[in-house]
Amino acid sequence: MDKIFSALASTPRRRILAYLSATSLTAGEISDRFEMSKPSLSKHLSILENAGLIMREKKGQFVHYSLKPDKLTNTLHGFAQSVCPAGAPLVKESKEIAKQRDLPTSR
Amino acid sequence: MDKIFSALASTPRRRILAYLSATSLTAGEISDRFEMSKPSLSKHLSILENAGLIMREKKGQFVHYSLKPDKLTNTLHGFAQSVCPAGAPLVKESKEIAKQRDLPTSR
DNA sequence: AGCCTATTTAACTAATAAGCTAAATAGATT
DNA sequence: AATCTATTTAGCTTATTAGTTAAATAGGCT
Repeated sequence: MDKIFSALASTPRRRILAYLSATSLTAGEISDRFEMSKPSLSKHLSILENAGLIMREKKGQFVHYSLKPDKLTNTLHGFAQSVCPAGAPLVKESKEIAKQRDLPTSR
Repeated sequence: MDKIFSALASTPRRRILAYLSATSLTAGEISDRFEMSKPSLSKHLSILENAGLIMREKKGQFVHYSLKPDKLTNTLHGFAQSVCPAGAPLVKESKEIAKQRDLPTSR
């Protein structure tokens, strides 16, 4: 979860995802669309891959990158649901009442 | 956008949002639920507030924090839509074809 | 083999982020 | 006024991140 949101917390990486949402591209084609050096782009790509948001497929000397679309939508939608469950009323709660609930703590 | 995803790229901050999804809480009540020092928690809260995900309301000596629920769901859903538009087919695309499209570059 | 293109890894620098303790601010209480 | 509680700000340390250039790896071409 941390890996996914960290991966998304970067404008160039979100732009990469946007490019890949239209089509799959090679590392070089992606790099062509940015000012950054190729090694920097490569690092961004590996962060996205490590987060499970994209996949790589080597074909000859080229590496083709493409989106793993379900991963992204499932994660975001699932998280939004878990934090803002539809119809959950927002109620004030005192410290005492909170103690009766079994929200996890880090202790 | 960067601010929102950066704010979400942190387990303690996502946990804070989860607590606040059930109810609004004071800074101290939130702090009680973590091992961290109060200053650290305070910083997390200000990052979340700065991202527009939560709001603070001072009442006497206490500061009450609560979720801005629309902000989170709208952002995540909107982003998921933009990157994975429903029904968009994933097609291979060569460099030449890509140039005809007007995807923005950083140049 | 030798070279050219595509991509990644290594090594480094500079900026950012997370945590801490100690001190400052602000409101409530005696 | 003095003090207590709640919360944030300041200043510091350490770890992580984004970018760089230079070198390594791997595949294709002559």
